Amino acid sequence: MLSLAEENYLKAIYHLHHENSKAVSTNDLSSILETKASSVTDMLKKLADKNLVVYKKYQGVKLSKRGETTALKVIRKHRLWEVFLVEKLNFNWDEVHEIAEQLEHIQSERLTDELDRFLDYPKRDPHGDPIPNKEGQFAVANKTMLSELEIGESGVCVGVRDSSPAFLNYLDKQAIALGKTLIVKEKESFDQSMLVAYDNKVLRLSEQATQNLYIKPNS
Amino acid sequence: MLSLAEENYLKAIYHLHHENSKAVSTNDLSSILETKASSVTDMLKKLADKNLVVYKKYQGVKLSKRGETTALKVIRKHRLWEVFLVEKLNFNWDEVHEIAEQLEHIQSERLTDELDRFLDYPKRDPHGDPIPNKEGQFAVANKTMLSELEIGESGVCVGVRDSSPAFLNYLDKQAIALGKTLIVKEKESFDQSMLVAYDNKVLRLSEQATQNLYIKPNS
DNA sequence: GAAAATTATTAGACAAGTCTAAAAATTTAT
DNA sequence: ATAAATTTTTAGACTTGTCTAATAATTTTC
Repeated sequence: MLSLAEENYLKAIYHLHHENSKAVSTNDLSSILETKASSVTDMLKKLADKNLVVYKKYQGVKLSKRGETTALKVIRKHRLWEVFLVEKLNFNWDEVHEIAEQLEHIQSERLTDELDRFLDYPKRDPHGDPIPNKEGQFAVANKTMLSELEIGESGVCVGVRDSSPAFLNYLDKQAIALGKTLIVKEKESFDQSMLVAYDNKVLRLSEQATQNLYIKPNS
Repeated sequence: MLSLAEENYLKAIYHLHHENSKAVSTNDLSSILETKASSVTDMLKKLADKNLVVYKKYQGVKLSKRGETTALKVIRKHRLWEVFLVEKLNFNWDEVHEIAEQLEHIQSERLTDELDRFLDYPKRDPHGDPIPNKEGQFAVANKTMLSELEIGESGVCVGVRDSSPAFLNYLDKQAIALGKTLIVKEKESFDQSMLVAYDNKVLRLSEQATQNLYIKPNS
């Protein structure tokens, strides 16, 4: 059985690997996990001994098959609990991360599966991220960043890349939520900002914003 | 913020204190917590430094006001999660303890209170134990052990003293559940066993059993 | 392609929570 | 009321996960 720290390392390696799909560096891990690089090295050795990661000194690290399975189980739990918190306990999507960080470490396969059933087998968490099933499988969505759309193109909001409370709160204030259809009206080459129409509004979104909103393009 | 170990010590002290209402001994704690007596002494010093317990060497320990409040918060969470597991996630009353032992340490007052609301402010957990409210208050039930009833007396099953899976399972097999009315038909002075009627059955219960079933007597 | 800058690892230390073994205090028994 | 038994505490050590400081490897720059 893995410790809380071990699970967090596996999860962080998984996320970093799926962002830039190459071996994960010690420094990147240390900054995500808010520890010193030396602590990361220590832990990577331990995880390598347990065959959860493939690690070669100075070469970065990636998950083994076993490590990936484990990471996906933790991610599954995290996202299921987020759904629970939003759907059943009145939490807003910007309030659930911290609590899910704790709940994701509860050990009981039965609990996870019953929760999944209770929530009616949700496919995505409140931020639009896919929820792996019991076998670790999940559907990869057809999506692009809003910043990739051209003028005149439209699509449905399906997720966020940055799920910090700050960004989610900003979206709430603009009444941008998952499921909304956006149409690109203008793109400003000076600062890459965009004029976007939705509901009955037109709004300017900064590059910062457009690069953190996932859109399922309309064909 | 308290560590998991600290919370578990406070909870154990609380339970032991309310069983025999005198200062709790190092050995009793060590056997409940499955640690060595020396570890208990170490921890009691730490808890005393934090003003969570009143501890004098060789004299046993009891909770301070602050320690009791903290213990009650943990117990509140434990029992609310047990209700959740049974009412919403299809768990049986003999399957919830271990998982609740993990869930009780999740830190978020908002979570606890939303869970309480979601469950519609339950007053008792699946074993009949009272659930403290936000302020740590709970109703003490009017109850006796089944073994205390005389022949001809009856009452409603309202709780268990031993909530081990073994005992709960045994009760399930006999179809004894909370809410059932029992009538004492005979008491055997040889072994203190009892003949008890309920539903349309008559059943012999050992002293072991009658001393672990709480009954609310019919006046 | 060597010097400089960056990144990563090693060595040694520390806090939390536990342990074993030995010593001290308390309780029980005679 | 003293000896024996039990309970509790102390002393010192170990593990996990972290840290700082120093060293080593790799990458970047000129």
